[in-house]
Amino acid sequence: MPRRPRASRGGSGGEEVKMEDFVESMLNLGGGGEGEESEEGEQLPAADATQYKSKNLDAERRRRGRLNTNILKLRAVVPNITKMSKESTLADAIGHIKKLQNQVLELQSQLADSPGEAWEKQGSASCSESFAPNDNIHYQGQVELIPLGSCKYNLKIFWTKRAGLFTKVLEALCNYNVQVLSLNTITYYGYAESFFCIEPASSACLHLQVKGEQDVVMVELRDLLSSIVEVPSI
Amino acid sequence: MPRRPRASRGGSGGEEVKMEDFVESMLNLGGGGEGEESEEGEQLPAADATQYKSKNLDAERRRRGRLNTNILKLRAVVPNITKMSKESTLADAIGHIKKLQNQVLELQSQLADSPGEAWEKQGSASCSESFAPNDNIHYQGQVELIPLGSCKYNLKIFWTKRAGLFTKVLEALCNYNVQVLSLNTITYYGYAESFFCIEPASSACLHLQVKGEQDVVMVELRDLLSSIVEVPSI
DNA sequence: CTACACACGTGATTC
DNA sequence: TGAATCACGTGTGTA
Repeated sequence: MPRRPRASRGGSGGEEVKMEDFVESMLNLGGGGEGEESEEGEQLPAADATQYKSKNLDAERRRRGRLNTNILKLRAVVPNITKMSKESTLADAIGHIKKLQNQVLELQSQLADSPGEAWEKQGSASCSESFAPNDNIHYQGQVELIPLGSCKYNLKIFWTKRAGLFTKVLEALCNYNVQVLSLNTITYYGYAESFFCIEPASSACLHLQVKGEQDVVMVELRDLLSSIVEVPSI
Repeated sequence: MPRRPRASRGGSGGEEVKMEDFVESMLNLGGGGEGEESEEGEQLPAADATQYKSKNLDAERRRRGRLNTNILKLRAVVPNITKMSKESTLADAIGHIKKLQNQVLELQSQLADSPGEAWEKQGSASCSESFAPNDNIHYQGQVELIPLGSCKYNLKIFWTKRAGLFTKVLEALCNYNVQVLSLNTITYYGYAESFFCIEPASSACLHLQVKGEQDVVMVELRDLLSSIVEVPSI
């Protein structure tokens, strides 16, 4: 059975007979059959001999279909398509992604330029200030989250160094779609203290109509970080 | 990891017999020939049939190489790669493009929403422009990667601070499955210097039989980081 | 007619 | 094992 093409390409068509043609041509040169339309089938019962399906024939067909669908969808989201070809589609997508990233960076720098100096002062200030431990310090995993005005937070984490722990913190931040604006870390024997200046990503802000919702998300993030860095009780 | 050697003339060997196997299998199932080693060749004289190179063999090879290169480059510019596969690479690229476009729209609306602040942005933008003295910018993005014995590396990055840049570095490290053992960062006006001590994850080591492969991966990571932190021309 | 781009089926490899 | 991915060589259509 000629598997119907996934999404019949506009214009090409006739993909479903290619397979038979291919097999037929191979059979022609193999069995010595020269009648190219005479598939009466001394060896073509059209039931099992012609359709020896390799184990992953339809799987491969589906895989190709998915790939082509994805290329098609990729071509749909990229505005400037120079040539109607897979290779140039990918190239255009790469260029478009780079352009978009530069645009985002430029817009972010334009938008967060004056707060940039703010967090810079904040960061250095909190750094020097936290160097002086005040009175009662519990030297277990500690997380502090301090709002910094508009949409930024100061995140301070004190932990005992363990393998993979910092990675888990980074993954948690990545999962919550927060941008790390700055990070100062001091590591010394067995302990580490990190000062993040973080900002929830704009994509996350899209989902939150109410600004107050942002806070509960950050509280949730803080609790998650606390559970990550807290000393396991064995 | 699965970097196939491009011109596998001597390594694999057995590329040139695939054709015969393929034809043979077709003949077997087609002509009913069951002797799989009977290439007596009523039309396969085995002298030119084995070396019958299709006219567009190397052209197709080059095309596939370009396509794979483009997919690789696409995978390089997309931060969140879920699976190391072509299909998911394309899917992630699509998602990333959509996210970037939404982000651009959001940032543009934010920028256009507050005209009063836009004035400030404009002023501070020019301020930051003069803030960065571009007379002797030799202090652009620099990445050093120093092996530390067994399986650790010292990674030193010097950069000019830009919004979201540190996040991209973290994402790159995350994508390469390296553990961050320690991180010390110094930030000062407009510049930052970070000292990572990183270690490739064990899961990545499993895929690499040869230890020498690890180095090329790290060199690749270093180049990626260089391209991330380097000052964009223009 | 040459060159290029595609789809196809298959073997190999990986998990 | 079996499912999934990939590279490969080839036939075919189009510019």
